[in-house]
Amino acid sequence: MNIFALFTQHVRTAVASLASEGIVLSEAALDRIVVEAPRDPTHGDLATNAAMVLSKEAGLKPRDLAEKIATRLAAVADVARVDIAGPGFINLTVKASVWPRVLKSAVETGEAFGRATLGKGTKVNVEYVSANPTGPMHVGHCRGAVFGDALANLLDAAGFDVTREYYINDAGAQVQILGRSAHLRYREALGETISIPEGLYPGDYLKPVGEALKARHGDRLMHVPEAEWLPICRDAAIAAMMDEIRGDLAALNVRHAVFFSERSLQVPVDKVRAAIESLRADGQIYEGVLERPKGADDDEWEEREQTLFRSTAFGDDVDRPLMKSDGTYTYFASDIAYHKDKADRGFLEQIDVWGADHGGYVKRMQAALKAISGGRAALDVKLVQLVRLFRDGEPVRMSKRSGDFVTLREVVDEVGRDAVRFMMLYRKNDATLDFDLAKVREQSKDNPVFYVQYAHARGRSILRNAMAAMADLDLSAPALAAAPLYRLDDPGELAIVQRLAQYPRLIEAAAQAHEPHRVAFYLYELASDLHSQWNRGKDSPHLRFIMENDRQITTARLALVQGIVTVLRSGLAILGVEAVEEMR
RNA sequence: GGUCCCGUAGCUCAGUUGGAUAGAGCGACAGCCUUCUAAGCUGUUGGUCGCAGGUUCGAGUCCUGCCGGGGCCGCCA
Repeated sequence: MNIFALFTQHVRTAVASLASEGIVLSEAALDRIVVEAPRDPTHGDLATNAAMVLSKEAGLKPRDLAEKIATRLAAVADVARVDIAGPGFINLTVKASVWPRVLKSAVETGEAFGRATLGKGTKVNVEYVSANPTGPMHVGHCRGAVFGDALANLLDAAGFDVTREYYINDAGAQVQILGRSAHLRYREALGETISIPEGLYPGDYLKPVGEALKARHGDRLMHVPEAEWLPICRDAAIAAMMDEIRGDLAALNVRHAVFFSERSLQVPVDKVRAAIESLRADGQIYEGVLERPKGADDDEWEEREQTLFRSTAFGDDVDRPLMKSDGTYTYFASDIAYHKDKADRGFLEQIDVWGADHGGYVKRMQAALKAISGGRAALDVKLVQLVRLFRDGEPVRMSKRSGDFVTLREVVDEVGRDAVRFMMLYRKNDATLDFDLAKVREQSKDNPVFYVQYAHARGRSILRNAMAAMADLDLSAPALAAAPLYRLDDPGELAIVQRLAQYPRLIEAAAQAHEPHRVAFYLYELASDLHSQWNRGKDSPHLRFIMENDRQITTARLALVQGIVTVLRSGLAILGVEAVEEMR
């Protein structure tokens, strides 16, 4: 039960009936009507801006129009009271009987309580991580991985048909270098003493690849030309690196449904060429010369004619090259073909999660998708900002010397998956994040991960203790749903029910905005509600959840606890954080 | 030079996508354990929402221009 959806419908019905009085209403204006919980509780339970957004078209003063709407809303069964306030807000106080119904539905529905139909089954593709398969993942990849995964969970909860995708950059010069580096390790495995020249990957993680190549091919790859050994070494290295990456992701509980190979865009069929030709046919491709960029005016620059995409026609700042001077495609060209492929697979809503250093790439990619899909498909790019690692307030040094970086696995091993995930999501994606390895392991209220998990554990503990204290209690969902919930009349209890009532709406709003952090903040507040109410029971024993002399109130309060536990569990599932039974 | 992100309490950050008197946590100060996990809770303190205009019933939120911090800027991915 989504109380906001319910009352939005009531308001729309009330407003629609005004048309019979000759009052002008447009669908566009109706869509701007929102029903929300006012910040100030003295303004009632729900407030709507209906009169204010409709007044101009209707040709009435907001407060006069509010009067007309209010009269009709007052007749709605669930409404106890209607007030008009400020510039034309309509404040609704709902009947006390509404809140028990909300809690009842939360208890009955279980974790599906927050699920929304907002997405209407629309196909959405979320592409995230997409780290180059040239080495293990480092902490920098971590935030994008967690963010993308949680966003996908969120969209799924909001009723979208979500596909999680990873784009493997296995076609560029990087993987050629990887192949050469692997060949060097292969020679090393054969007993040669090697030195790794500048420009190749020096990391030890390629040693096992060299060993594997030796085991498989003996010394044969020593005696064939590079054109023969390079693809073999390259593919073996990519496969090994992708295994490694999949393992790293699994440690974070991140799983993609599709791993899409960049090379598959060129072999066996050249889809990149097809994409370019498609754009050319639309007149979006030309041969031209780019202006020298103002900032980077070093001596390196030379004017050259190249194949350009007219991205300026779609909102980009300059046109973008598609071919390198050696005749191969730029990364951008591949990316156009890739996003076209996604559109061809039916993904008209695409979301890419990138690191902030790719910010300059957003406009051209959006321009390209718009052009290549004839405006049918849209791309939202979520940029995740930098993560700065700290330990006890001191920055953790990350040397630029190759091989000396903090890997994702090290961080997960040290602080745990749940802490990493929650902290990465406890911030807007476009704000930089300070991550303190010591702090996230603290078991105190200063640590939001702990605080929220503790709330869940505490709720579960209350339910267990209730069973122990009153052995014949029935804590099944139907039994709790049937409890006399109207007896939850303490302000603290009502506040919790109202918080729970906001959850379905929160999921919709967060999904619409592509902002999973809102879920994390909501859970923190809900956790705080539970901790508060629990402590009120210390000062005021009649507010304790378990009242052995009153079975009725006890079941009602346990239903409330169950509602909290359910929503915490549901929200944590979206964040990909475990809802623990007890803290240890 | 262009472009993107950020600027809110001493610190770290939210702000329901334009709503009413801007909120949390930390810090500081004062309290709460014979009791369902004190691993917690309550109260007090704290603001020129970077600056200046504009849009309108109404701006922390949208637009323009500045200031400050960061990212990126043809043949890297």
